[in-house]
Amino acid sequence: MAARATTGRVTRRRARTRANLLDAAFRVFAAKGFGRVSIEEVCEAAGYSRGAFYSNFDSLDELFFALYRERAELIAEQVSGALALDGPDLDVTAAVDRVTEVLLLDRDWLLVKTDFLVHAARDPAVARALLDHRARLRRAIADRLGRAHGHTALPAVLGDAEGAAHAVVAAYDGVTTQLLLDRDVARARGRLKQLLTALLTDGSGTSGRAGRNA
Amino acid sequence: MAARATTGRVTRRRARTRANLLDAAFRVFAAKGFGRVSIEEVCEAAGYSRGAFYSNFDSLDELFFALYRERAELIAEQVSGALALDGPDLDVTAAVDRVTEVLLLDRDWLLVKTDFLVHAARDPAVARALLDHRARLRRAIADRLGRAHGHTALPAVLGDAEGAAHAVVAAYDGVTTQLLLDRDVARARGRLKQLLTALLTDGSGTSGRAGRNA
DNA sequence: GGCTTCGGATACACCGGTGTATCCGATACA
DNA sequence: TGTATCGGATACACCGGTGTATCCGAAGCC
Repeated sequence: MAARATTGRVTRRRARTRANLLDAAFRVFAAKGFGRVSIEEVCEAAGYSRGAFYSNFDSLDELFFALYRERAELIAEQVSGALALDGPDLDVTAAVDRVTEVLLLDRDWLLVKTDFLVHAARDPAVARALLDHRARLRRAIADRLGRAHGHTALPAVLGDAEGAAHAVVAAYDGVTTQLLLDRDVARARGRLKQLLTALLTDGSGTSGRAGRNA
Repeated sequence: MAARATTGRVTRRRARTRANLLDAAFRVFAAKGFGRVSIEEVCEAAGYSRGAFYSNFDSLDELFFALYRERAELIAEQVSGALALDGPDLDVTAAVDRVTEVLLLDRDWLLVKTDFLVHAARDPAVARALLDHRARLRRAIADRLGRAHGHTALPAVLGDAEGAAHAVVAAYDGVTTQLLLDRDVARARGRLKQLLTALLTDGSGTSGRAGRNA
């Protein structure tokens, strides 16, 4: 049991090393991929020995899960923040820009996230956690979409706001996949904008080209 | 060098065992994921010993690459076939249905494909192969889209047919991601239809609900 | 059908990671 | 500041996979 009551005694140092391990793990996982990483590598990257690891985690899997959980939480907050940033309405494109900034910037996160997806696809318990996270993101998006409802009517094909949110997430995932391969962030951002405007506006609305450049 | 000129002598048996190894590898990779699979497991699943493996492949990586290449080729043919199936025009939705049937049916393939994506994301050489494959698929889609141009005008936001093909692939990838997690093929198929109609028709065109049901 | 050549099996030595048990030193509280 | 306690380091035994070298049997050619 690596879990410990916070009422422990030396908890300060412990928290720091745990954080350091997670941090190092992120780097190592991003670089080599979960499944090609040994406990020892993580420890070496963090500057600790294996004793420290086993004192804080039971297995690489547990660490990976904790790592994803932590970062996903962070991302979710950033996205929610970026979505809630402007006033009660304003154009969608501005929000899209900000969110894109958060979501497509860090290749390392994309890599780790995809690793986690692969992992989750084979473990229902892990999958549920990931699905929860995604549902939270969708909720935030649906809310934001609802607020902008006055300005641009959503295409009927997508159904309600929840359906539209699903579409948005799918667009993001799709663009991410391509980005992982061609590493062209600028292009990915352009494509995401294109996709989202195509999805969220009623076609006739924003007819001009939306980001074929860069 | 596992590669051999086909002018060899005993090539018959050899080809069969190679095929058997690839087949078994597909099953094992789908079940456990590349990176959690040992050479020995593949051999056991195929009913051969390690000697057979090393006689046909140099490493697990090489086998994985060959495996992906083979299956991707198959898929590409199927998709092209499904796209070319109907006459010079006809409605897009029919084609979408057929392609969806091919692409979203086999969860095992989705798993292996995603594993390969993760693998490619960290190896430029592998990435290029995958990018090539994707480009081929896009080409087929763009061609098909071009043929249907008379019936439904593409939304201007996506740019030319190539841009639209990009969007289609992204939609597919996005839906795939969700499908890997919730394992709901029917829903995924519905979502893909929704997305594609939203992307490919001009919004005002097909206003009715397009597959919110199973 | 005999012989040659090739494919695959077996055996072996090596290596790297794992997990645990034990020990030392740092930390927080009195 | 002393001391009990906790965190992390070190050491060790174990296990499983890898790769290679050697051998046997089967497939193809005459």
